[in-house]
Amino acid sequence: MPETSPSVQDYLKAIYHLARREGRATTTRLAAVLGVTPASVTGMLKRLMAEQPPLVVYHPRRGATVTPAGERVALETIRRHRLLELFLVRVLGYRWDEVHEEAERLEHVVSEQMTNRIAQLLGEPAFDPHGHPIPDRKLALPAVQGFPLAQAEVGARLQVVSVSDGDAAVLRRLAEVGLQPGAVVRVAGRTAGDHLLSLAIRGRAQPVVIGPAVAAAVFVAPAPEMTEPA
Amino acid sequence: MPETSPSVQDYLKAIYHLARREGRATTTRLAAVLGVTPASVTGMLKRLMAEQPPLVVYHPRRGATVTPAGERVALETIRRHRLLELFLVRVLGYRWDEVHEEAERLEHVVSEQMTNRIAQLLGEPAFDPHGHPIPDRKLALPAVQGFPLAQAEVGARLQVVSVSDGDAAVLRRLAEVGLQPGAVVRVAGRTAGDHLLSLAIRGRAQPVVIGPAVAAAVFVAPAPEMTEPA
DNA sequence: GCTAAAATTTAGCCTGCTCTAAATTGGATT
DNA sequence: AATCCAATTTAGAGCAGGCTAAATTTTAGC
Ligand SMILES: [Mn+2]
Ligand SMILES: [Mn+2]
Ligand SMILES: [Mn+2]
Ligand SMILES: [Mn+2]
Repeated sequence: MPETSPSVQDYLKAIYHLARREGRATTTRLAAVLGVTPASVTGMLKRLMAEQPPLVVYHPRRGATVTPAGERVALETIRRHRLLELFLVRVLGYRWDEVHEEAERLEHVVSEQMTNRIAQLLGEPAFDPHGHPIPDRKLALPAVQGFPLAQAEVGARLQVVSVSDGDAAVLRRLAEVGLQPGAVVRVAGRTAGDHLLSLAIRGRAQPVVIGPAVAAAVFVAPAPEMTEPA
Repeated sequence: MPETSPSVQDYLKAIYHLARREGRATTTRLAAVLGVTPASVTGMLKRLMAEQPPLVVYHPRRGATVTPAGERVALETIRRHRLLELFLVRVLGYRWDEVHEEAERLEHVVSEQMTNRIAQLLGEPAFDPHGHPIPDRKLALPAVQGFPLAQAEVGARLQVVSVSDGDAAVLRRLAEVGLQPGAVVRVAGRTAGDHLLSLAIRGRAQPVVIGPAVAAAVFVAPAPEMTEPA
């Protein structure tokens, strides 16, 4: 197992996520996600490919994917990140829009011992505050279902599976309207020109209107059958 | 306030501690404490002196001390370190010999927000698990009294103030014999050649013999008057 | 006071990771 | 098929922080 720096861990996480969502991680997409220049990405991809064992498969000009060794590093880092986020919310009283940044730094320095103690304290949780699955000690990750709310049909009854955690302002807006993982919503309507969605959210008296940026940050699945009343 | 890297923070902590204990921080002592070569120390001292504002006062060949700006960085880092150590013990169930290493990494990445939330959760504590004072939010640090147990007179009744946290094996030995901060001991005797100390520790039936490495790691002050029985 | 040892600095180098500016290339458009 | 463009790579550089080897200065012993 090669030692990995914070930079390498962040690159591998980004390659893993992009490859999963878009098939492969291209230079430009990686540069955008990581906040570096494309030239820097090219250099790093060469180094990750040259690592022993290689951490990525890189075909110049056609992007990269992680190798099994690279995936392992990515999943270990994702596990630390998501456990830390939940820990910050549950133990230190953070709001869910504050945890991502902090976890982004801590994920590179907490030991395996600390990671497992946090997991134990939290009861070996399966999901982080945003609804993302937490790899278990063996790095097994539950399959993620769900599609963007932005693509939902009008009239559909849906349950929120997870929300993107990158934009704090979006998260605050989601908390405001009650769009947390588990929330049940019906798509009441959609406007043509500006892609606004009108939603009926269970437990809320008034319908809510959200814009496309917010709608793209919410991932949903068909709502399960009516849950029994309390 | 200049941005400071983990390296710079560790250098400033070391300079602060050495200057406090030994008057000034010399190149060789710093190199030993930080685990780098003397040449590396010289280079860093030059950079710290050139910082705007300067973080150290450095007279080539006669060592360095921190400036007010450097002391501030050192104390902020020490505050984070000691709060983290106590947090790891209290919240995550670490033993006191396990926390130093973990804190040494975490101290460079926890935000001010996280630091203050930890302090609040712990009740704004004044001492870490080893008895070292924790700078408060204004970075005020209680004066430390106490001298090494190794220098105690035979017959003296003493109270443990703090213990060095650098050597995990020494800490485990101290826990074994009950030499924690607050413990009250009487120096029962001392051997001439090998500097062993025989101690009567209040609450322990049998006297204990400790070697010089352990005796040097324990800091004591004259015991207060007899405490009333429970 | 002279000299040997110890401490310290200098010189030169290296790795990791980033950048800007200048090629290059693959694919789309006409 | 020629051309253009967007994506990508290459070339060259810089900074932080470390190292080794060689010089230099201080200190200490005599
Ligand atoms: Mn996150
Ligand atoms: Mn990160
Ligand atoms: Mn410590
Ligand atoms: Mn440190």
